[in-house]
Amino acid sequence: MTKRATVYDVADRAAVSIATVSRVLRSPDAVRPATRERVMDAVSELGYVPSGSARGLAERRTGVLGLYFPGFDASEDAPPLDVLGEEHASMPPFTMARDAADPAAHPTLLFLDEVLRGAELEAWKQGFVLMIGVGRDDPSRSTVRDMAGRVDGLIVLAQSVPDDVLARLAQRIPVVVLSGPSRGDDYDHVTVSNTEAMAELTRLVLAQADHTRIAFLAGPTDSPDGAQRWDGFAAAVTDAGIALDDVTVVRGDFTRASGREAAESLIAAGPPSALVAANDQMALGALDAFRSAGLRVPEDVLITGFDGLEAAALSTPPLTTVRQPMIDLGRAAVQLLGRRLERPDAEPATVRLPLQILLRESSQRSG
Amino acid sequence: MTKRATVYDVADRAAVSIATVSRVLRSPDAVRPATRERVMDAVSELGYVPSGSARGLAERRTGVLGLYFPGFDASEDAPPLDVLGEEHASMPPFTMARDAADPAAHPTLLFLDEVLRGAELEAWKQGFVLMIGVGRDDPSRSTVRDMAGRVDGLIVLAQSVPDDVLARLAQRIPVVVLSGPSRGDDYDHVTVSNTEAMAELTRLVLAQADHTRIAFLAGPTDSPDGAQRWDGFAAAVTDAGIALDDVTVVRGDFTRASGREAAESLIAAGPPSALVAANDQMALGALDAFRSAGLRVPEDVLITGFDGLEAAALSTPPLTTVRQPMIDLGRAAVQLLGRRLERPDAEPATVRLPLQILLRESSQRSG
DNA sequence: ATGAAAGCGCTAACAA
DNA sequence: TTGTTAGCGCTTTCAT
Repeated sequence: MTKRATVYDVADRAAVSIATVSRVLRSPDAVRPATRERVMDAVSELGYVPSGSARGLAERRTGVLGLYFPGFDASEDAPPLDVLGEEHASMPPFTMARDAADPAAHPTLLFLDEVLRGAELEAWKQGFVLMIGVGRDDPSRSTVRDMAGRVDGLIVLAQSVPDDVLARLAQRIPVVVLSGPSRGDDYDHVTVSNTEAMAELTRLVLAQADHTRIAFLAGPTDSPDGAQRWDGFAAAVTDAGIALDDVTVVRGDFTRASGREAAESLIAAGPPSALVAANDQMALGALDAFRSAGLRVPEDVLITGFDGLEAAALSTPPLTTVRQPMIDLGRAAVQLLGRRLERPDAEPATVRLPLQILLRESSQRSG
Repeated sequence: MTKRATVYDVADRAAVSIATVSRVLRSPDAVRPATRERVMDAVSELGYVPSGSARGLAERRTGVLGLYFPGFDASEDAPPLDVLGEEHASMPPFTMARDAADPAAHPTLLFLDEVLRGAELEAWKQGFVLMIGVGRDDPSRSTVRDMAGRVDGLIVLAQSVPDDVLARLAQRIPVVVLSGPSRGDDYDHVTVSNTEAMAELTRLVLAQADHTRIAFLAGPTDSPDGAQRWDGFAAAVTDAGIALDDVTVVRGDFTRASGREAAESLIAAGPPSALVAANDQMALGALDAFRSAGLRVPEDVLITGFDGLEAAALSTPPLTTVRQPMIDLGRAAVQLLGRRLERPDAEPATVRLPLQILLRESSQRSG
């Protein structure tokens, strides 16, 4: 790794001006084939790679899009990993464990993995590369601000950035808000039809269950998704002529453990005939609890989830759920960004993606 | 989105020079509190965010690390998604499906999701942001070259970049190769002890199984991981005094379907007493095939996988496997990069991370 | 403690 | 077709 080669080095070597080098790289046809070849050779020989910073500065665009989401995993507290130290060298090549349990990742992370893939795919299709940032509250460093200075556009997951900060960033670059409801702002949005899908799912459950013993397993109060899902549930229940007071509502925090606990409290109070959960992880936890209590699903109680995690397909019985179009969420966000970059003053748009209700055994009394 | 504010705008507004603005942002203590405050106010009022390109150019470092891996999902062929068109607006809010099947993601993708999280975590700890790139063979565009121009260091998954290209990039920035064996190159490497762990796992299986009817389900020939796992298996078998000719070897391509097919061919030829697979997905496919054929696992045949996917914990019976330290792989790669950036001419290092053998029901005759 | 000025490596007019 | 040159927005000596 000698001195990094620049346009000047290449120009010297090819005996042309730096402008010609730049042309060869950006619009090859604008230069005579012979010259082009000389330049290309020089590029190869020097191992020249153009500086993204210099390009970005001159072009006033970076060719990078940013994806920013909250850090759910409390990763700030992750133990330091020292792979370079002495004691590391003496580690055994493997260890052994008899526990069958697998630490399930936070559901939102699984969700984000796929969103990320969709975003990357579409970014690539549009000629961008993707930068990712995870929100961690370190007042002294602002990752999102940092990112905003390096990208042409930013996708943020709802709730991951305080409103005032977001407003400031949006002053500099286009912002797309993912998966949160539009709150009268001017951003472009991508959302799903939580309410409608949950309403329909609830109707399907109501068609089978004993109406007087239906329960809802809600998510944390500050989740917009959770709120919309409750809305859909409530609407369907009301439509069916049931008073909301007659349904039992328990609350969890979207984790499997919280679902299990909530279900245990339900069981203690007399098990419901059907449990509609605000997400898959909690539904799976409830499934555990019901089985432990000797209740059969779906014979004794119906259960539904929401999200469409892989684990929901693998449970016993397989869990009825609603699948999020995660890949498409990522892709749509990038498309919105692309559009806005081209037409900066287009009307703010909200793209609403369809969900897919997956009917499986956990909600089908007949099978 | 008016004109983007620059240092000059801030300087004007605060009635200081641009140098002072820069100082306030980079070393606040070097400037008198009163001045500092004036500048900060101007920054807020203008919504100023420093340009990453300009910074990168002046500082000669970008503060960005790159993570580049191959695109397994044939995503080039993904259908165009048009969320902005007319017909999109008329889409229903949800659809319904009765199929319980869930399209399992490519195993390597799941693997990469976690590596990515580890890399991001460590990058954040070291004050970097992460840029990601996926390899897709488009001769006209070279994403990896592109990335190399924008980052301070690059992590590449083994085999995702041709040797000659990698060599050129490494001339410009430090490169860490992930999960591939070092082939006499000068890069820093992060790997796992595939061979040793597979050997140990095989020993455990041999201790229970009928030695004459053991089979190995290999991965694609061009996979270094697959090759190492075979080496470990072969070593253990040989150590046990068994001739390699006596073991049946079938080959798949790491997918579940290929595992199923391979197992079916085994069954047709007379089922083995134990099947050691080179990865989880194939092992799960084999599990399917054995069950369809009426063979019981582990009573009739033992099965083991490799990777530690969540699906392996959820199968029936749970699959014995070897868990990759995916998070730590990502973290270690970033640490190596950090070290190299600090001490450019340190000795090339290879970090070998321990694997974890997870003993579960599929390989335990006694239970 | 603050300012003036010289780059950093590129792109894109504009000239030739 | 090619070269000259003026920025792009920042950091960092070096003066003051």
